[in-house]
Order: sequence, then C-alpha cells, then structure tokens
Amino acid sequence: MSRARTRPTREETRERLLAASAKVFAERGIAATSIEDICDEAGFSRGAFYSNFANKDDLVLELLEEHLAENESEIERLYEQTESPEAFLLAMESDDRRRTAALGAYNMLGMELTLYALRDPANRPRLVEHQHRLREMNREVIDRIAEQVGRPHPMPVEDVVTLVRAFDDGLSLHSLIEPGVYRPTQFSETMVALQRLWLSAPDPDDSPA
Amino acid sequence: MSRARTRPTREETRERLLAASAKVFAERGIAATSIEDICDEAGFSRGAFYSNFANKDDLVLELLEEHLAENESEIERLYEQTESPEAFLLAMESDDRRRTAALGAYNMLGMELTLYALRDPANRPRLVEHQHRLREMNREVIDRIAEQVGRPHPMPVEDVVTLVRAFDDGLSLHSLIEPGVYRPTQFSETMVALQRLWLSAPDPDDSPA
DNA sequence: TGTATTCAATACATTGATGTATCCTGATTG
DNA sequence: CAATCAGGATACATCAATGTATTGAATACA
Repeated sequence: MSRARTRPTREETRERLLAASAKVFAERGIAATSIEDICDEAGFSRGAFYSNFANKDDLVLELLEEHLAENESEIERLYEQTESPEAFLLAMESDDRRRTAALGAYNMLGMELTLYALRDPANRPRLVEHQHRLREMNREVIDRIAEQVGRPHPMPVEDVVTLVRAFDDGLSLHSLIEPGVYRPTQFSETMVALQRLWLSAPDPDDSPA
Repeated sequence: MSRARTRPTREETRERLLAASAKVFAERGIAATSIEDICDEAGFSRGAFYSNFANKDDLVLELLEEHLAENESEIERLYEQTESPEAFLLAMESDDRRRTAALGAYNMLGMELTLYALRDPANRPRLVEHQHRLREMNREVIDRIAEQVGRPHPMPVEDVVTLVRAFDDGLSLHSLIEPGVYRPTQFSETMVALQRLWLSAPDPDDSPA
C-alpha cells in the first residue's frame, strides 16, 4: 500500500497544463501566450511542460482536437433528443443557457483556436471536417422537422443549414463583443420564429399548376 | 523646382507601413507578427517604423480605426441606395461579390483586429460603437422595407437586426474556413428568400380579433 | 529497506524582439 | 551653393522566450 501521493499523476499534469492553457489562451490569445504563462497558471515549471509536450504547437494541436471533439459530441447529444420538435427546442434552450453561463471564455477559446488552425496547413482539414459534421447534424434535424410537419423548405436545404450555422457562430462572436446584450435564448427563439414563419406561409404544393 | 524624389514622403512611409501590416497581420496574425516582419514587408528598416509609430499597439490602433471607418462608410454608401428594394438588393449583390473577390484577407484582418480589440480595454468601446452603427444602419433599411411593403415584422425588429448581422459575420467566418464553398451572392439571396417568405405569410393584421 | 526509475525543477545557452541613441543622406531654404 | 533640417538606416543594450542538459525528489519494485 502506498502513502497518499504528494505529486500529481502524469495524466493529471497533462490535464492541468491543458486546462491552464485553455484559460490563458482565452484571456490573452494563443500567440501572445508564452509557455511560461501556461506553466505559471498551472502551477508547474517549464520542465513539466517539455516533459509532456514537444512545444506550444503540439499542445495547441491537442487542445484543438479536444475542443472540437467535445463540441461535436455535445451537439450530437443535443440533437439526439429530437423525437418531438418540443423536446428539441427545450434542449436547445438549455444549450443556449449553457452557452451564456460558461461566460465568453469558451467561445473566445473557440475563436482563437479557429483562427490559429486556419493558418496552419496541418490543422485546417480538421477544422473543415468539423464544419461538415456540424452541417450534417444540422441538416438531419432540419430534414426531420420538415418531414414531421410535412412541408418542403422555402429554400434549398443547404442554404438553410448555412443560415443556421452562420447565425449560430455569428451570434457567438457578437456575444463576445457585447456580453449581456443578447438573450440567452436568442438563438432558439429566433429559430422558432423562423419556423413559425415558414409554417404560416401557404404551402406551395397546395397551389394548382 | 526639386528633382524627382528618391525618398518616399513621410505620409507615404506611414501608408506603406500600415498597408504592409494589414497584409502580414492577415497572413500570420497580429500577435505573431514582429515589428521587423512589418518593416520587411514594407521595405523599410525599424528606424522608419519607430519614427512613425510609438510601438506595435499604436499602429494596430490606427489600423483598427482605419478598418472600422472604411467598413462603416462602405456599408453606409451601400445602404444609401435604398430608394427601391430592387436597387438595394442589386447593390448588396455587388457588395457580396466584392466580399469574395478581395479574398479572405480582408475578413481575416477584420477577425484579427476584432479579437485584438476585444481584449484591449482601450479599444473595446470603439468596437462596440461599430456594432451599434452597423445595427442602426441595418435597422433603418429593415424599417424602410417594412414601410414600403406595408407589413409588420414577424418578430421584434431588434431580433431581425441581430439575425441579419450575425448571419453576415458568421458567413464571413465560414467563408474563411472554407473559401469557395459559398456562393458570392449567398448573403443577399438568403435575405431575399427570407423576405419572400415573410411577404408570403398571411398578414396578421388581416385576421379578425 | 535499498535500488532503479520516472518526472518535474533548475540551470544554462541561444535566439529573437524591442526600444533607443547615433549616424548618414536626401530634401529644403536662404 | 552652403547650411540646416528631417527622417530613415544602423548599431547597440536589454529583455524575454525557447529548448536542452542536468539535477533532485518522489514513486515503484525487488
């Protein structure tokens, strides 16, 4: 039997370094953050860092992967609750609330990572893949709703997906610029309003040829 | 009478430094760019830089102001052509085309400057002011169209403004991630589609109490 | 309990960026 | 044309960050 550990596990060190980097990256920006900044925040020396990562790029790469994967699985989990449109909107609202609750830090980190990956030829493909996955999930939901209400979309589905995704990310960005200005439920409410508008419009199939 | 200048004017030097910084900032990011990078791109020594700017922050501040002002005046000019909805959409389309033509560099710079100003307490207010101006211009156009078609909006005007602005910026971001995927006219076309949807819906004022 | 190992801390060498002080050259003016 | 001035180039001192080599302590194991 061993005495209680006085030193953190290797995995724990990694995790703490990653978490610390997420925090300071969001605060100061990735490029403006030195390795020592990360270590200070995590309470380690640079020795610990270089024992766990090759360099800053290496850590950022891992943080990016972690961030995208987490984001995808969250949205996937959210979009699974789509047996009824009501359940879906409810889930989406709670997601909205989370978005605001976690402060801007999460979104800020996302932006930083995006811009960072954008100019790194190695990471760019992963970023594009992420977009495709989000689009696909969104498309599924939209199609499902269209089926349920038995109504075609007023514009090409791909355009609807683009609208929703861009609005989502754009709203995140604007929330960073002016925190507290937008309602926590602004995204879902706007989506509902658009859906209502769509449903209230006359069904083009009803019009005679 | 003086011989042809062999040395650039002071103003010219400033301009070239600013232009060079815009280019390399878009390429490599603001924080990752050294003053020397800017000077190399502009074809000057660091001496020229420090003779014109106090430091990098100073230059970024000026570049930010230039960028926001240019952006505002462009959109203002665009939104003035709103005698008829057709003229407006036409103008918007040409604006869309410009957006794509100028490559991603302009949008990339915009993102960089935004994130940069976001964490600078001194510049943040200017960024917020910019948002308000854009919102106001957008609101005017939307109101005008509502008047012309004599129809109230299906949701609060502020929400419509938020939708349009967020979609606009979100689409810019996505165009950075996947250049060439979206149509140059995607923004205006989507706006038109939404407007059509709105007009095709039954007027709530027509329904009896 | 003693020994080997693992992993973080420390020390150090190197590099790159910043800002300032000085110099040099092209422009301006009497 | 001489003298002065303006402004960009060069040289230098300082500082910060990186990465590596070495050390030391905690853990695992015989």
